[in-house]
Amino acid sequence: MDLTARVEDYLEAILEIEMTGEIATVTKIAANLGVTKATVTAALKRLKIEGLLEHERYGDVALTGDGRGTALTVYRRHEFLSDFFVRILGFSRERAQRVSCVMEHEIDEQTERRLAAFTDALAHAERGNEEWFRQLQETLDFPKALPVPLCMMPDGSNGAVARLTAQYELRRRLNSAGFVPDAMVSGIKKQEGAPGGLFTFTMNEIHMRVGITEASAIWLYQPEAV
Amino acid sequence: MDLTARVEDYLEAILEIEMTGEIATVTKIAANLGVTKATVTAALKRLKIEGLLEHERYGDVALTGDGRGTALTVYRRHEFLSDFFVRILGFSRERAQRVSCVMEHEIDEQTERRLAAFTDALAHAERGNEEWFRQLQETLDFPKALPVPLCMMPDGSNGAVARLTAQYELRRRLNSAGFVPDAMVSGIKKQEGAPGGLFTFTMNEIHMRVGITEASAIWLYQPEAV
DNA sequence: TCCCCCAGTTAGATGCATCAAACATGGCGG
DNA sequence: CCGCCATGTTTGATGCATCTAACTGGGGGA
Repeated sequence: MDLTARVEDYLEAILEIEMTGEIATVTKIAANLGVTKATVTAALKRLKIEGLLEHERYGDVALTGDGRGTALTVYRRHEFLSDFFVRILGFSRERAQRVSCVMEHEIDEQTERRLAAFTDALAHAERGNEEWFRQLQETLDFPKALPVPLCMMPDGSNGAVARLTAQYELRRRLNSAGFVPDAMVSGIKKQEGAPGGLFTFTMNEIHMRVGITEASAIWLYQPEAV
Repeated sequence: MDLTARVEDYLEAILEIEMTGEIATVTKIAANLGVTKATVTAALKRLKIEGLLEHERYGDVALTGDGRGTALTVYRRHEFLSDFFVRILGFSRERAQRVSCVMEHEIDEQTERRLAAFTDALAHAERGNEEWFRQLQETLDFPKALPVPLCMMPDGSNGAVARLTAQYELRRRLNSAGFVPDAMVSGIKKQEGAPGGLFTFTMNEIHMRVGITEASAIWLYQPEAV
């Protein structure tokens, strides 16, 4: 089972056609995926070799058991991801579609289960916290600016801590050093002296110096341009 | 600005090398991306034509302003997505890496901002709800089974409602019809009669009949095999 | 009945991304 | 000052996915 992403897309498209009760044809598949009929014919040849569908020259297309199983898995992941992106993260339908289309081929069963557990937990939390969820949705309508890693801030600049892309020890260390959301960092300067450089700045009136590891995990919002 | 995903990967890899304070070379890029040096040379040619980097035969590689800007955007999305998947959704590092690598090329600025707003909101909610978050993490360690859409359940089978992949009117309609998590559905049967078929079953001792639209939005857990 | 048109196929080509293998450069050690 | 070898490049090939253009098959309307 080592199919290309594209092959999985064809399976999924065929399953979706079959689910409407119709019989899959080259033309429908082509329309579904936005490619020419010639391309579909070529793809069907590959799929047939893999034993995922039945197809004779000028004949109909039908998934085999194997093909149907694989198609369902891909379809399930697609639907689920798309639902997650739209309902939980507030993506546009179109974007959710695009993202799901590529992600559906990259997640495994374990990952899908985790995602399911997460949404279920959120749905559960929603009951009794409607107010918080309403606020969350509002937040999603006025999204934040985009941060830059400390190591890429211009010399002498200031910023507010946006987030830390770090885990475990490093995260704890940075947190207890005062790198929490909205903390102000000022007078950032890069010096030579270590591989990747040393970054000096002031936070909470304390002069600090960190290496590239820390400086690339600390993301700052640049001050508003006035 | 209509780069292939792969081209963006090369930019990102070069930026990561530059961030360590080193100068990007063909060998380092190749190692970073797991391809041969020949492949890198070919890619650099394309990138140079696009004006994203400077590179003379046998010379060093250096991003241009444009290239650096694009690279930072891709890098930021990658780091952020990866962090989101690991910290919020509990993915393995490896998986998060894989997923971020494909997703980073598909999200736009608006989407990235929403994601940022969501994590910030969650982080905010975490203070004062440590217990709930601890439970969430626990849930993620024992993930659920995987559901199947009602329209694909075997004839005569039973199941428990897992989730609805629907929004707005349809979602509300299904909810008020009793399709909420854990509701039991039994004696599912497919009949001809409409495009896509009609699906009959019993829920809460009431006999129901739905079309393909509803039946593909209702996902059921199949009963445990004993 | 027959032939027209639509559905499907084939042929031939392109572009991207990749590889292995052969070749070119040039800086450093001796 | 010269040659070695790591670094980088070229060449020629493969595989996937795609296209256009030309071709083929076959069922339904005139």
